[in-house]
Amino acid sequence: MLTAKTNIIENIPAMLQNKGISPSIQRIKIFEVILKNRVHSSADYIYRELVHEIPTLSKTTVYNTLALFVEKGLINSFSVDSTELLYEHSNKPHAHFQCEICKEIFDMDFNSTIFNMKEIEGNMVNNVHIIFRGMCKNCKTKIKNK
Amino acid sequence: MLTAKTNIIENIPAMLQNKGISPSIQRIKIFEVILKNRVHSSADYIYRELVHEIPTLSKTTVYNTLALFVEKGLINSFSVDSTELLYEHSNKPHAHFQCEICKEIFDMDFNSTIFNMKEIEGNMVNNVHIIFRGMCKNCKTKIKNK
DNA sequence: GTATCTGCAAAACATTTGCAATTCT
DNA sequence: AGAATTGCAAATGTTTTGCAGATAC
Repeated sequence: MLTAKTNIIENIPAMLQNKGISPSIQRIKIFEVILKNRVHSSADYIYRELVHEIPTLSKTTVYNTLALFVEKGLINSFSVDSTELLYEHSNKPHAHFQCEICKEIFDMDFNSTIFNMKEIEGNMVNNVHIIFRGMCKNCKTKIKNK
Repeated sequence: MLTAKTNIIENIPAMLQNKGISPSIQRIKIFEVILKNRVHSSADYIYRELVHEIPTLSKTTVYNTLALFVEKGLINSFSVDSTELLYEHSNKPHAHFQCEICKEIFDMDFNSTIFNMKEIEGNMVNNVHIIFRGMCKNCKTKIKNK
């Protein structure tokens, strides 16, 4: 029996084709990495994850593919105070927490009517990104136990 | 009679000292640029604004100063899907709108209880950043009139 | 005169671009 | 063969780093 997750991953070619993207090996694998790592998939991270499996993979392809995915609306790109763009599957509205100590970025299961806003001050809203920053519970515990 | 704005700008040395930053000419001028341009002050923008007035100014100093300001909590840095970090005076909670067409970033006069959150899923929140993305009213008008 | 601050030059790092090689149909 | 895709190498742009010179107290 298939779990929900493997099920999704086995359907990657179909998911790509649904968005008008022809499913090459590289594209399938890149999207798989993004699906497995809901947050903080950087181009470099994806490259490092895959280069062993696909030794000929180039970063250019990773960048090209990510740009294509964003253009087709398959994934979103965002950045949190950094030089590095991050990518994630554009499924649900975004809420992220970034720890100012360990720099880690966590997905927050957070709902708000803000995500439903379609207009603000006369501007048309396509998507909303909420970023919380502070100290994560892990770092809080570490500091307490010092 | 002083307006509120000139009043603030004349107090820059005091504002810096309040945060434990000694007010050199470069630091005063850099902060002045940030105060005048509430949004989208990039390191490069600040440099270009000041290099005529302070011909010896170097980008290193701009970067050093911005890092110092952020460290002391005088300003916040943020980035919106771009390589370039942006800086603004950390006065009020943030809400930005970025147009996907013209790439411009606008300050939104937007209030939400989310800005008051001090905790989320056990993590300590220091600040909250909300980014709306879509099509700004200017671009909407341009497209309509085509 | 010592600590702080500034700035040049070079390095580092993410991303983009031009173009050639490869793959798919 | 022709079109799409991949990938190397070089360029670009932002930010960081090492260190020397200037400035301030």
